[in-house]
Amino acid sequence: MQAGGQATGDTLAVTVRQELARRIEGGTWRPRQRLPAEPTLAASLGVSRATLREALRSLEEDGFVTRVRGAGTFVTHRPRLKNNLDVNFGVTDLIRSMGMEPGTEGLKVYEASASAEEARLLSLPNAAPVLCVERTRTADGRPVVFSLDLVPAALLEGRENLLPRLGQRSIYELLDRDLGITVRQGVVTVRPAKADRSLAAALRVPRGALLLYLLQVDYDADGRAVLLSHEHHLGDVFEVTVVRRGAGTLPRERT
Amino acid sequence: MQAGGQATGDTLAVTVRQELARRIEGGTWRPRQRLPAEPTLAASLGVSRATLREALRSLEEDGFVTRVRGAGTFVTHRPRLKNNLDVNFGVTDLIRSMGMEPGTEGLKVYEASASAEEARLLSLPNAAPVLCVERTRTADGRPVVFSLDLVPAALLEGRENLLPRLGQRSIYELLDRDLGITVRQGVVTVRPAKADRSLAAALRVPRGALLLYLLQVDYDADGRAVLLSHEHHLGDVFEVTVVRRGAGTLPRERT
DNA sequence: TTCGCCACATTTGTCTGACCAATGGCTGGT
DNA sequence: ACCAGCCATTGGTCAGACAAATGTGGCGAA
Repeated sequence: MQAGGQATGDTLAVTVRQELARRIEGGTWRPRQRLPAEPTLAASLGVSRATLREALRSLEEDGFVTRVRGAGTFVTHRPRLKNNLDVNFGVTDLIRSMGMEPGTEGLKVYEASASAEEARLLSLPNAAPVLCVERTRTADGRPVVFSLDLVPAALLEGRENLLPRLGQRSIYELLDRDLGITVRQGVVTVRPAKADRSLAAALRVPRGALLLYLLQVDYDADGRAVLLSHEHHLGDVFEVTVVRRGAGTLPRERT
Repeated sequence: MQAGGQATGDTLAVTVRQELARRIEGGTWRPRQRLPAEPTLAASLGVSRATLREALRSLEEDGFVTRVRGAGTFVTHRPRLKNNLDVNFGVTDLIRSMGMEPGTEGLKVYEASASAEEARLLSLPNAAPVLCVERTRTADGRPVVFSLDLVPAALLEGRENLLPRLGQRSIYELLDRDLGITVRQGVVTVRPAKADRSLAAALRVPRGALLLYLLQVDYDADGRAVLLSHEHHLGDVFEVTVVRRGAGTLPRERT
């Protein structure tokens, strides 16, 4: 997310955060090193100390720095993460972040009724109509993920002209740009799975191959479930990593 | 983490954050509802607006609230998460958070040499000595996780008397309380796996049963790798969920 | 010399009060 | 009924000050 432009539209504190993150990741400040004192740093960035502190707080929560009262702010060692669920939204981003070229195979778009479980997860009435996007995602031409995405049909009410574009770009992009729906958070459940006949064919692996099954529900800013995805990942191609920051029993640490 | 006491040792802003989170999760403020204005809320909590804002920033980053300039701060719908890697550190917490009673079976503690891969992940020289803790974790008496934890032997230099306690309590607790090492972040890699003979025996499942394999490396505040865990989870008992907050392409959202 | 204690400068945490900018409802006119 | 513009409300930023925790250096006692 903080890749690229610290351009417009954001608050000043966010801009400062991005600048600081850039310096840390770029090696301007190295792990274990102390940052300049807050008043100094604020002045050099041309912002007030309050704004700087807001940025620092954010960085601390994401594990970039550790702050110790009376001592200073120190750069934390942060393991490099290629495919972090925290920052990579959607399969497209995931593939791209691994330095591979995302593609699509065997696209099918159709309308169907949500299963009982799906309706429950999407907070829809039973057998509610949903739009289904079924496709095999490829990385550099090789199949890596088979996904089935469900969008409540009600969301596209009167915008049926968007249907053919469903498979083209990222669904997140379509929701955002064409429907004004921004996905703010999602919950993904991870399970092991085996390739059945159709999965084996789609992913070109032997039947019974080990897969990672991700069941994911995305919510917009109002908390409405807007997207449900069944994803079957090739186990030996993708690894899923998450950072768990926190929070030992003793809040103290030494330098 | 914010379960229980907002007791001592923490900063005031953290305490305020916990109090607000408690009110949101407890239903005092419901989703889509607007919180009192910052000056009002700050006064009612007996803190300055700056401190309150620090707490709000933190809550916003964790997806509890959304703040819109000129409009107000709104409670976000937050899906219920039972076992969230973000907040549950360690298998013990994980089991407890599901409302089950954690236990241990077949504990083995021994010293060994790290494999090449393990040494690399722990940033140790090849074949460096490590302490291994091997055990089957149970929930309400039923085996659910088989774990193998590796701690660099150098960390326990001169504290060999702690060895017998390794299997007793949580390793995180032991590192924290007895060695002054607080785990600040960890990285976990998730993969599908099948039960081989020994895993099948330990977890009392048929050979070939589907498992979730979690390879996890934990780091202390200085970024030193202090713990490596191989964990095999029973696929149909545990689900792993993570929240991905973010960050649509368009930073604006409507109310 | 060595150890321990204390004063002090440094740094983050918190407070106060003020102004700026975006939002959304209200009002008045068409 | 509809629309445009005013305006109170609210979050974002700023400035300056004090409190509390930390680490260091010096001083004195053993």
